Amino acid sequence: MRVRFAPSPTGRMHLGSGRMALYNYLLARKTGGQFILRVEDTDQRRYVPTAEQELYDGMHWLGLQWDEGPDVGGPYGPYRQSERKEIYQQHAKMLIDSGHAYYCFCAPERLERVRQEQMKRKEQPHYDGTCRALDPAEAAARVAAGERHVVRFKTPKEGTTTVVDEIRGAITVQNSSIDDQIILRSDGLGVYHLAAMVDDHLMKITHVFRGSEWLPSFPLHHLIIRAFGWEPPKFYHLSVFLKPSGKGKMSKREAADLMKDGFSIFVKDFEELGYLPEAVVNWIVLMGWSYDDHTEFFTMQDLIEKFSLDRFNPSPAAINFSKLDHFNGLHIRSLSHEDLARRIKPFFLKAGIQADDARLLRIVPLIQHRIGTLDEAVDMAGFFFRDEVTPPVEDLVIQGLSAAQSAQVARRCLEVLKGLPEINVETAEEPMRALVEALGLKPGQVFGLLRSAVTGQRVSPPLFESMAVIGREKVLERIERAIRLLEGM
RNA sequence: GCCCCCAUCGUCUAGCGGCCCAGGACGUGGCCCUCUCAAGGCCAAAACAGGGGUUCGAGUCCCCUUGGGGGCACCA
Repeated sequence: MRVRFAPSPTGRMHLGSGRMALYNYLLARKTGGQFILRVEDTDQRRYVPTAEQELYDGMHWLGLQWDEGPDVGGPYGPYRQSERKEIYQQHAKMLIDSGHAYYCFCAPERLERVRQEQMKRKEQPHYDGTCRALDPAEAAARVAAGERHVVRFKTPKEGTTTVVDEIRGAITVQNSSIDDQIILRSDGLGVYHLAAMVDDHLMKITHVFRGSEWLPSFPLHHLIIRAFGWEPPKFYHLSVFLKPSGKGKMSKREAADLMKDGFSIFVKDFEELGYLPEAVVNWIVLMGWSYDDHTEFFTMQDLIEKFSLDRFNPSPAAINFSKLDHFNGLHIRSLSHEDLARRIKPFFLKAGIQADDARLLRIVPLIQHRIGTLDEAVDMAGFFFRDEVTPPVEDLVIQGLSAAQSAQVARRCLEVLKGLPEINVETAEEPMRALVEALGLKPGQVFGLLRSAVTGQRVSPPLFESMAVIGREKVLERIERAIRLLEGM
């Protein structure tokens, strides 16, 4: 089994591309086949220089390795369409010689005019067939004389064509509705209709995954393949992703708004937003594919084992970011402490916090169940690495008590803690709870004060576990400071 | 305008004629746990777009309507 992911480097790599690449990858790995990366860069005007690198980065980040491609080579190269110009020209010539295609000398301006008139008459715009009737020998002579030309595919004008999409079943269209499309441009480069069909055949592709936007031209592609006398690969047209509301595709403006909320539709953005590639993979694989009626958590290994071709859903899927958050939490919690420590470290560094590995490893168990994205680790646990913390004074005042009274409570706590040779859950929790009771207060009141004093935050990992990591000296120091703050009120 | 595709809870989906007064998940609400916040556990509300057929029987098959998506380039 040979599959291919064939993006055109015309912009940023979005989630839909990621899913497409993922399905190809899974199928190849599951069956022991090859996964080919082919760059469809035949349109030089739309080419974006940075796009190809972003593509590589995005796929690497998702964990998708390809077996053949522009950068790694392979037996069926070149894998960049701009380097296969001669191949398309040869194949266009083959179709002309067999009577399946013809030279066309029509000026684009005239064609545009014809299109306008057809639309005015409420017809489907199509080529009017001027050059289709040309004598082949005469046309060849004009080409030889250097006249500017393109090559068009000659579609049958009668009858019907039936193609099979493996997800949807048979689709039959009237041949009269299939236009004589240009398959070779005047600059000699093949257009998609020719180039992709030729490459898929030459590269021995057995299963094609592509977007459902290709469905309307699917019959044309079938005709082209048959004109060469080839057996077509199996086609799977994947539905598009809709915006979260479910109404329409994501626009540029909406994509920008998304970024403000900590989301994106571009694969490369998810890393710095604090998402795990495992979570993104788990999330997108389930948009249009399912395993059964209840299993949703998958690692890449699971997917390689369980991926199948008969469980695609043909309807468009709206992107659901809260589900991504859910999967991210699930995968964060399934990571080993070492692994999680390694992954959150860059976020501390980016926040200007030099997080040492030993301490990082100690705090990971305290935050693993409390963060939804990796960047949240900094907010949750940054205080562990700071020399001192400055809680807002009002956070130190116990609800229902005055500042002075709160300071008194803090003093009593300090006394108890000072009497301990070490502060951790085993040594401190019991005496502190006893103190709380003796004071006639609730645990939440006293522990809240201490939490603010020691961590500088209202929300933190559990108090005594946190104190243990911070260390006795620093804990006492921070409580003393809190008392001074309260007394200064 | 014409052509093609799609249609189950708000969202992702299971369902391939009787197992379905429709199952799972996210989200939402409630309860439990609890030093904060989470995580976890339990419970709840929430859908077969509408109308015709076919059939003993339809969410499942067919047709129409409606809604949504895509396409109609010397772009992919």
